[in-house]
Amino acid sequence: MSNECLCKSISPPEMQKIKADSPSEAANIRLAEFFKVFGDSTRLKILYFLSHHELCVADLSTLVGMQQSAVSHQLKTLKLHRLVKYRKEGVTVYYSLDDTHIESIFAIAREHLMEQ
Amino acid sequence: MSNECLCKSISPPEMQKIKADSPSEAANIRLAEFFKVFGDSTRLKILYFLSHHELCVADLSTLVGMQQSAVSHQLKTLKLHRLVKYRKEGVTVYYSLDDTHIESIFAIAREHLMEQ
DNA sequence: CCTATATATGAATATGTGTTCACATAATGA
DNA sequence: TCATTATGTGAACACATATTCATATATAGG
Repeated sequence: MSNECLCKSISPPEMQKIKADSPSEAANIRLAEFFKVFGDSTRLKILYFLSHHELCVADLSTLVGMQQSAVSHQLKTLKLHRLVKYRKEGVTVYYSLDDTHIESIFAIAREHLMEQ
Repeated sequence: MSNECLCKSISPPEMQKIKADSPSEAANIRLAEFFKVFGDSTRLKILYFLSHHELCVADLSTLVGMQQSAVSHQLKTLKLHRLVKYRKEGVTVYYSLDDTHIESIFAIAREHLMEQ
C-alpha cells in the first residue's frame, strides 16, 4: 500500500511551516521578472556600454551592432525596470544607468562564473 | 547631406576604444545564461525551499505545487548551472543548494525591489 | 523475477520573447 | 509648411522555453 503522505525529507508540519513562510506568489514573480531583464545578451551589452558613458540611441545601436529599432525596444524594457534613465536634448535622447545595484549584481555574477 | 559618422555622444575613436574593451560575445552570453536561470518563478521557488532544507524531489514537488516531472526538468537546469547538488539514497534523491553566491544575489535583488 | 516506488526523460504543446519591417511621432531648420 | 533627422512603436515572424503526458530507468523488497 502507498503512504498517505509524500513527505520523505521532512515532517508534514515542518513542511507546512516552510510553505507558510515562503514569499508570496506576487513577490516571487516580481523577483523572477527582475532577473529576467538581465537574462538577455543585448540588454547586458546596452547596460555595459551605459556603465561607461551616457549614450544616445544611435551610438548605442552602433556599439551593440543591432538595429536602432531593436535597441529602442530593449531600452523600453530597461526603462520599465528602472535600470536606465534618459535625458532629451532636441531630437536626441541620451540614456544612462539608473541603478546602483547593477554594478554589485554584475560583480557577484562574474565571481560565480570565474569559479567554474 | 547626412554625416558619415553616426556618433553623437562620443567621438569615433573613443567609441572604438569602448567597443574594443567590451567583454567578448561568449562571456556576454555566459553572463546572460547565468541570469536567465534566476528568471523563472518555479526555479526561484525551488531555490528558496532548498535554501531552508535538503529536500527530495517528491517533497519539492509538493512544496512548489507542480508536477514531479516539471520539478525534475527544472532541477536538471539548476544542476547544469551548478546551483544545486544532489545525493542519492536508495531510490530517493536529495537536493540541496550548491552555491554560496545565491544568497548574496538574492539579497541585492530584494534590496533593489524594495526601493521601488 | 516481479512489483512497487522515486526519479528522469523525450515528445508534444502552448506560451513568451527578441528581432525586423514599416511606419508613426517629434523636433529642428530652411 | 516641408523636409530631414532621431527615436518610438505595432504587427509579424521566428525561435526559445516551461509544462504536461506518457514512458523509461533504477532501486528495494518480497
